[in-house]
Amino acid sequence: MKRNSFRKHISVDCVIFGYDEENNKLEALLIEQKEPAKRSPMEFVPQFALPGDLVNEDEGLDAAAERVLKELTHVEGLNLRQFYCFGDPMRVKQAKDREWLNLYRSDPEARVITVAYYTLVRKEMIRPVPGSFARNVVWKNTKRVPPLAFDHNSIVKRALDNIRLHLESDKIAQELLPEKFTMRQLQNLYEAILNTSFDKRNFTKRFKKDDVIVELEEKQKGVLYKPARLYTFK
Amino acid sequence: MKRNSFRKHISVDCVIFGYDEENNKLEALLIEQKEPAKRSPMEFVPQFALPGDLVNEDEGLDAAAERVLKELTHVEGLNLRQFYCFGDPMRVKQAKDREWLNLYRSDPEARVITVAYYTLVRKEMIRPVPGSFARNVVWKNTKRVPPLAFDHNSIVKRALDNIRLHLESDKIAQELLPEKFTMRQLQNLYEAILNTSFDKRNFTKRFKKDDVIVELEEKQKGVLYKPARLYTFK
DNA sequence: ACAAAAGTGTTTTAGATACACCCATGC
DNA sequence: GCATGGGTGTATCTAAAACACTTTTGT
Repeated sequence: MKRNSFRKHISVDCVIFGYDEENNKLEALLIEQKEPAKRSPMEFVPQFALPGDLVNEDEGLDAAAERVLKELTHVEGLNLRQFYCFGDPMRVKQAKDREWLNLYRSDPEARVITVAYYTLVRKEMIRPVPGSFARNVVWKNTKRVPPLAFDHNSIVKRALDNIRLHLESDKIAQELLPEKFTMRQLQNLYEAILNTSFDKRNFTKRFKKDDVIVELEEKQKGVLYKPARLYTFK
Repeated sequence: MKRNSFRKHISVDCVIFGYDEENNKLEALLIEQKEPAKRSPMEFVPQFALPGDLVNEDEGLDAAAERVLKELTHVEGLNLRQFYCFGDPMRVKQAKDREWLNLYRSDPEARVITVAYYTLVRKEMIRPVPGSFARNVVWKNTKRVPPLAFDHNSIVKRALDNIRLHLESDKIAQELLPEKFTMRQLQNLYEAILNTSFDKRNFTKRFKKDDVIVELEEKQKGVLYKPARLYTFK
């Protein structure tokens, strides 16, 4: 009992950003809460929420976040970054979240603080599967995130701020582009994440100078217009 | 029992940086662990540590950090910034920390994660008092931080990285200079925090352009050389 | 007059921005 | 030959860096 009380109080939540190269959109992976097998006495209104879970007694925070991510995406080795810890005593006391807590938590009254992580993936690289808590998994455009359970809207917001701040320094782009990519792909990615647009020539110049990418001899194939030169990260 | 288990597992730690204007140094406030009134069976070896405490059941994280800070310094309203959550399951299992845990924790085996905050103060503005856990309180130069309890050395290191990263954007300087200050004072501060040195003329130019400070008509008084113009933050 | 620190301007370099036309390819 | 996106250069502006001498004050 003593040894198990840790597990009630600390969770991790993951903001998994998916880059949709096709449509040049940045999306976030949300789960839709699962209805109980037997209908509970109150109406259960499923909400969207971030994937997350309580941290196990002997588990590191980073490890817990990785576990959550793996359960959902079956992908390992993604670069998860902790960005903030949310601990308002009221964060887990709102009426809208009552029912879910009653259904899924051994101690629904317990105060829970959550350590938040974000990561970025190429949307088409993963086929998320609803885990134990979810009846469904959906991608939502980061520009139009629906109301979420708990304080998850603030978590997403802060995650976005963080990514934008660290895009340059954090080698984020490398996780979101294929091995070989065109300048246009790189530019689209930056524009999607930062929600702006750049001048093509200036953008190219910037990256050719910064020696983080190398020009390949190879060119794009199978496109119905002038094929673009390919680049790769150093 | 159920209701109290939260309090075992989450702490806050504060990295309180003190700017020593006189000697142009950036220091960190550490406590020296207190020996028990009655000597414990094992030898108790006091260590230096960051001020911190367990978070109370109904207390927000920010509020807990403020409480710790207030207890130590009797100063309120300082701008505390959360910067990372440290949660390695082993962080509280090292032999060197065993005795202290036995003495001061109701459940010395409990896993504890800590949410870390930093703040900056003018060193001479506070007269820290040893609280309940401390037999002493000391300022240590950030360039020579001694070995600390738990994982506190990594916490200090990360706090420093964070300050340096956010010095410009976070209006940190405003908390560390008097209402009216000279260019030299501002420059000294920047040099102490970033651990570099700047060209006087370039430094001046930079700040006159950024309109965050305003030139006053007033000048320094009581100095034995040419008195400098005073500035103030907007 | 001397000691001490304040105050100040120009030149160079690098990066950021603005801007428009021709090119290579598949059909 | 046409539609589609690829690829490129120049001019301007702003910010950062390097650099040294004169001024003001108290004693």
